[in-house]
Amino acid sequence: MSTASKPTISDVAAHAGVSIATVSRVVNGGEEASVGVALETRRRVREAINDLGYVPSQAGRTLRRQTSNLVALLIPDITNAFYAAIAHSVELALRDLGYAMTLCNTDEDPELQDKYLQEMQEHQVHAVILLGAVESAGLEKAVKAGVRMAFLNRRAPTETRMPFVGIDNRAAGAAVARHFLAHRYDPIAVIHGPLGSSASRERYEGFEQALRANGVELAADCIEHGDLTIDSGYTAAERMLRTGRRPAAIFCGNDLMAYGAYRRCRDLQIRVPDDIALFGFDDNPMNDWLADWLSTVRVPYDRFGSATAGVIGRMLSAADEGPRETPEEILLPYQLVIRGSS
Amino acid sequence: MSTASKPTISDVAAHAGVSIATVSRVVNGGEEASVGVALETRRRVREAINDLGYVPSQAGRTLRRQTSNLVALLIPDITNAFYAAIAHSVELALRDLGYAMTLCNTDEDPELQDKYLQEMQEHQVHAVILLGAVESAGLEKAVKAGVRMAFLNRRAPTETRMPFVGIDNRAAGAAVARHFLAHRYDPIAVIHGPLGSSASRERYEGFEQALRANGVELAADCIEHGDLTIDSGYTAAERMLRTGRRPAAIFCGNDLMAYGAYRRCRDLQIRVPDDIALFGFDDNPMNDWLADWLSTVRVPYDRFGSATAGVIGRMLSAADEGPRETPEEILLPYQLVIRGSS
DNA sequence: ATTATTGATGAAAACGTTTACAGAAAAGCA
DNA sequence: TGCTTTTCTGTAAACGTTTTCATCAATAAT
Repeated sequence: MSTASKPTISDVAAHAGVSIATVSRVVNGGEEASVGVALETRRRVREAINDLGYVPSQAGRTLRRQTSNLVALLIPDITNAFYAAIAHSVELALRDLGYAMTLCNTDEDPELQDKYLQEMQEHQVHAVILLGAVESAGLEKAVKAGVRMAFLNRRAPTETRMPFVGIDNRAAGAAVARHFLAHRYDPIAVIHGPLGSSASRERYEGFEQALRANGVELAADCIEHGDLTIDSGYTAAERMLRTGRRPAAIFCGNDLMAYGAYRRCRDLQIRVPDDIALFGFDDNPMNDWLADWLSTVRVPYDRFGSATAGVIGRMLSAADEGPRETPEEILLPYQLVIRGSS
Repeated sequence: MSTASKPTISDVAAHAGVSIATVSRVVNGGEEASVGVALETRRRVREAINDLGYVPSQAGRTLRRQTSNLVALLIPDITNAFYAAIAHSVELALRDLGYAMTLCNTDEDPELQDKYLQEMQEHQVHAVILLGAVESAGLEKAVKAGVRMAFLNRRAPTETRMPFVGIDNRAAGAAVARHFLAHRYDPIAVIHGPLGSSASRERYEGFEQALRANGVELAADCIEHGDLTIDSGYTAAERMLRTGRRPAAIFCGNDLMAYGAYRRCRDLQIRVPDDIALFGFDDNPMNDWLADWLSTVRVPYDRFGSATAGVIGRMLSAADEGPRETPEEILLPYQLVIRGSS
């Protein structure tokens, strides 16, 4: 049984008594669109396709078309629900555009990012979307090779003229600072992310500058940093709380680090948010259910998809109209979410 | 600048003064393996590849080889950290085997699952891994078409002779029941997942039967069900807690539904775990940080990767040795994690 | 010195599509 | 009727690989 190997377009053509060109036209013509193939012929071809269980080969198609229907999404940490939510949103939007998404986890590792970048080039992906890109040699190479790219959440770490979708992190950081000042928290502390990442840096700078503008200076022992993981939030909080002075509020570079800090506080019998206020960033979708003590900056993860689809779509036409003077930038609205301030 | 279109293997061949066959051999031969190309030639080819920035085309390769280096992972809900963790583990293992993973979110939707199944067939993926498969027509079709598949966490909903990797859900459910009995919780309640999914069904049946074996019967108003989302856990708990009788312990079909139930309890000023014990399933990686009140069954998500790599690898050789009488089954160890019972 | 044996290389044939071009039939028009 | 226009279909040429087979040189064996 089933000695027959995969049927190809020629098998279908033979079975339907037409040429392969006609089959191709039927397959590629929209559902009922009149692509210029007679109704009766189309019916016959459709029948043959069904009879044989024909599945067109993307390899053949890609080879001929010189571009695939794949779009790559590089993501730093798939287990971070915030990133996962963005990935989900992007997948939906791409699907509407007729693309299939392949998702690659870079673990914030430049080497791995480069490996994936190369691999996706090999697959002639239609575009590479970098959610939280990290600086790497391969980035420049890909730009030179003409790979379409888009940067989400974090700006391109190097000069690329590629579009960006995200929020105004600097302004958001400043907004958090103003919130802290309004509540007269003192002392104020911060656990920031890696300053090499534009998002983390801008958040921190916006926060710090807004404080300074209001005459508040961050004490040296009130500045810690982590690498955006829960663990690093825990250890950063550990270092910070080891000293005598206990901060009244900590601004964490993302929600995950705030989770870690939270855990450390509980271990020390410090109540959140009564004894200490924690502020995160991203608004992980979990928060409403599990972290009603965490105030945070809500980044509208479900709006990344359509925004990204937009820039990807525009990159096609952009090629004709010559290079833009400045890369496209879509800034999504953010929002302060204040929780637990009963 | 950069008028040159992508260099192909022939460009490299010309540049290095060899034939394309030789280039292919160099590209495919391992790093230092002696594939039968002279050292000096190899050096020249490598140089040419570098000079030109040559990137081999997977389309060409796939077309010729009749199989790609892609493995598809179908996942029901990427924002569920437990599934995400498994996906991560699988990606790592596949990478070691030299495959690239493409991740597709099925949203538990049979239609979408079928769409992806078809699409992945078009890409001639090396295998399709179904994490939490749902019953659908396309599944049978894919089996007939000779697609290699593996089922993770949930058993194949229909007869496919394809391998399974997961835990003994029935035994785990029974273990939870015994735990409840030991604590003399009364009354005992359950919020189970969709009984169409083998995992949910087996968990529930194991639980229920173990209770019955010990002379405990679940009351009708102590049985609710959800669809494994947080929301459904919330509403299920709402229905259950509306009645006068408050259960002493609820066994939830997965951690997410337990989160929802938790939220409902808090809304009603019911303390967890003091007033009511919640038991989940999966042990979402978040739990240690954010849910120290949740006891659960730990499924070793980080062991799915290598186990899956194993079955995938074995499917290659399996073809030769004729069909197995019974599909391979790998049962991973599970573990009861008891939290908050200070 | 001749013959086997080994090792490196090249020529050429697939693999399954899409699409430009051309030809044929049908339809419109005078 | 003859002419032009439209609509449909087929032929054939890429697209970039891998791999079999043959060739040829160099080395080993007699």
